[in-house]
Order: sequence, then structure tokens, then C-alpha cells
Amino acid sequence: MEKYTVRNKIRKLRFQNNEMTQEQLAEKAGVTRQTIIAIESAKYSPSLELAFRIALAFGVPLGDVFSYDPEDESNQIINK
Amino acid sequence: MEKYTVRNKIRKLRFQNNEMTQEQLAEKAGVTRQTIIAIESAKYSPSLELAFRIALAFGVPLGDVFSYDPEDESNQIINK
DNA sequence: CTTATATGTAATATATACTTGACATAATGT
DNA sequence: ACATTATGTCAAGTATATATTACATATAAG
Repeated sequence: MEKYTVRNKIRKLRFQNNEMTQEQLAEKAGVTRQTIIAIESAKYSPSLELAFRIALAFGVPLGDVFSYDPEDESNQIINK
Repeated sequence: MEKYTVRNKIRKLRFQNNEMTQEQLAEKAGVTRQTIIAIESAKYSPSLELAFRIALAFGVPLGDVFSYDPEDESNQIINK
């Protein structure tokens, strides 16, 4: 029954790679800056195609940008 | 200027893995059979989230199911 | 010949991704 | 004080993914 969520490292990658700006990434990925903002802040998750293009823009495989993880991150220590 | 396209190996994987039927895969991925048909026959490419769930259903990483390739496959031998 | 199962197609409807445009703010530089 | 650059937000519209329903076909089994 586990619930999963899509996570991304766009922000990290933007700063590692040439201090890439949102607008530059948007242009490289062929998409609007609004779209980058929305994805970066996880307002929604991109289409598979766009996910591939973003990974391409950074020159890394898709798995280095996006992951599909269980929605935990809270209850590790708290369990009694 | 290269044009890319999303390709998938769903059909192959369905037959390798337990002769999985479209409906079974749909159920595992939490989606309609129609959606599986459309993606399998590349009528459209899935959302990133669904792509992850399909890969999970097969127990393989996303890259084993979907790829982002140049739209060639035609002009290799024909170039004079 | 019928029944069941797997696959395909098509129409309409809903949800979500993506665009466009406008405006706000903080930081930096002149 | 003004201009520029990067980031963020909000609203309305367009495009595409996904759901729903219904029907068609092929195959294998009885």
C-alpha cells in the first residue's frame, strides 16, 4: 500500500552545472521558465519526454535527476 | 537540431515477465488498460510518474523500459 | 457453435501538464 | 535612485494524458 512520490535534484544540478539559470535550463529543454519553476518546486511532475530532455540538458541519465521514492522521511526515529 | 522520440519495451517485458497481460500490468500500475495500450503502441508517452510505476511493475529500472532516442532508424544504408 | 480471454479501436469526458502574460521581490551594480 | 537579473506567484487558456464506456476481432476451449 506504500505511497510513492517523484523527487528531483534540478536545483542542485543547476548550481553544479555552470550555475545554470532557470531560464537557460528552460531554453535547453525547450520549455517555459514557468514549467521549470513548477517542476523544480514539485508542483507537478513532468511528462516522461520532458524529464528526458531535462536530463539531457544536464548531460546525465534520467535517474540522476528524478527518483521515485516512498513518501517517508518522517517516521524513522519516532517509532517509540 | 536532432529530433528525439520516446521508445518503450513494454510488449517485450510483458512476455518475458510471467506472460503478463495488458490488464494485469494496468492493474499493477494503477491505470486503465486503455492507457497501457496507448503507451505500448506509442500513441502518446506517459507521465513520469506512470513511467516509474510501469518500471516498478516489471521490477526493473526506468531506463530498461523507456528510452529517448534520435528518430533515425531509416537512413543508415541508403546514403549512396 | 458458444463461451471466455486477450487485444484493438473509437468517442466523449475529466484531470493534469504546459503556455502566455502580467506583476512582485530581492540582490547586484551603476 | 535607477536598471538589470534571477526568482517567484497568480490567473486564464491550450494541449495532452488518462478514464469510461462500448463495440470489434481473433484465438483457444468446451
